[in-house]
Amino acid sequence: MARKTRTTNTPLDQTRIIQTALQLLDEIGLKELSMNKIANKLQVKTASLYYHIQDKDELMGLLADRISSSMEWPDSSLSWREQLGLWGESFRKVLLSHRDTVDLFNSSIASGYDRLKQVERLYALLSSVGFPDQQVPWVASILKNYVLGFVGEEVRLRLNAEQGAISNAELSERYNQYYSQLPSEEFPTVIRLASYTTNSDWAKEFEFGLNVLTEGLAVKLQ
Amino acid sequence: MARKTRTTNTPLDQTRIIQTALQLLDEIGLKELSMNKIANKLQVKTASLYYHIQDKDELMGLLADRISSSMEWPDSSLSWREQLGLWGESFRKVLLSHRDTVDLFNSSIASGYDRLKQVERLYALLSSVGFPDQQVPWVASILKNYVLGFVGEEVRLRLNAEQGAISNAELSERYNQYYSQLPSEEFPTVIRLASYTTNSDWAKEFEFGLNVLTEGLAVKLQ
DNA sequence: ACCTGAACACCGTTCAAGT
DNA sequence: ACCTGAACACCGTTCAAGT
Repeated sequence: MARKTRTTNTPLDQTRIIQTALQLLDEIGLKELSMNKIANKLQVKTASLYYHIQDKDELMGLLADRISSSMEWPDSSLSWREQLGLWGESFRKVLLSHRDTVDLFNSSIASGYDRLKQVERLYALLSSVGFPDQQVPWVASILKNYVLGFVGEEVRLRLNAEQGAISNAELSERYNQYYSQLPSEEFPTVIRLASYTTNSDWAKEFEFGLNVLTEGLAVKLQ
Repeated sequence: MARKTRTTNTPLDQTRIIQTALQLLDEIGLKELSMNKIANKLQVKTASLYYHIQDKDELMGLLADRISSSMEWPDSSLSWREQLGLWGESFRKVLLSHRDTVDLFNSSIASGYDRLKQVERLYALLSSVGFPDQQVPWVASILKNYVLGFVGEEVRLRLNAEQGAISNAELSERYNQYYSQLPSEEFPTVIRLASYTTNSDWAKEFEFGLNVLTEGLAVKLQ
């Protein structure tokens, strides 16, 4: 048997597990990310992970926390509209910095220190702007969900676009799937707008939506 | 061996599989829903399912489609604000009618006939209201994501509430988890608003958010 | 204190074979 | 045409045992 050339093993710990898991996440995606594969990459038996971590759920939470720790925050001297705009861009950027982050954020419930810190900052911002206490969590939730939802869809559609178009051609196939011979008059608007659903300027669309929210919030603030 | 009392097996087909899967979903939740368990409930071997269905992903898509088929649509004679309000309530109601629907909708990409039909109707509504073609898919996406995000959080928090409170007591534990001795001054706003993050009137909060969106959209329509 | 061997109870999917 | 037996390549998790 060949002796394994193993450069003196650094001892395992949470940080190293998280690091490796994050790297692997970007290589293979969330669906393929398994405890076995993480252990393998660390040149360690799977069971070893469980000495440093409770279970996969906890690890996912730590991953999400680690990712959200790199959020950048807008200068509080700016206007609240500008701050919200920059916050949104920053959050979106963080979510796009790794693969499948939206699913990761949605799956892990327990928020660690870093995610709580994000909440704290957003709450503080909204509170200082003048939203009544009861509405602050509501508004924060709206904003967070907007970004998560948007980026989730952005990533999905970008992937589809790479794999070669969901547009008109495939669209007409899709409803024949269920009802053998559907009149195309069933989906006039979808068909008419098909060209707009595919490629687009994501940054611009993101800004549009965030602006809708901001305008709506401004009304509430009056 | 006891003879199994099996009331003359109805032949398997997609509809029956979907029906059973949906039932099982409500009993055990999406995470526990497996091909094996579905087959079991149908008194059939797991492999049999694959004669009627391509894979689990397809089944999840069919499930989501089936669920969204029970959407009710507002009368088109109403004002657009009223229509959007009713649409939102209807969508939320549909999502709350089964367990883990938000995860289900987020996981299944391919939309079948019924989900496409929902898109068509929403597009048509927005288009008739006066949104320019390019913005119609954007606005539809914002609205859809709002409802999905809201209900997702609603379900998560309701579950936490049942299992006994995430409030102040446990909160202070949570950041000690990462930094051994955190001054509670790190999260003043979160702590101050803790009572508002827990229990609340969900319907009212939902309406609030939808109203923010509507107001923002009204600005865009001018 | 830290890691492993071995086992447990599962997954989703395929495919030749039976009826 | 419809279903199954048997196998494949995986999962996450536990726990007594080794060092």
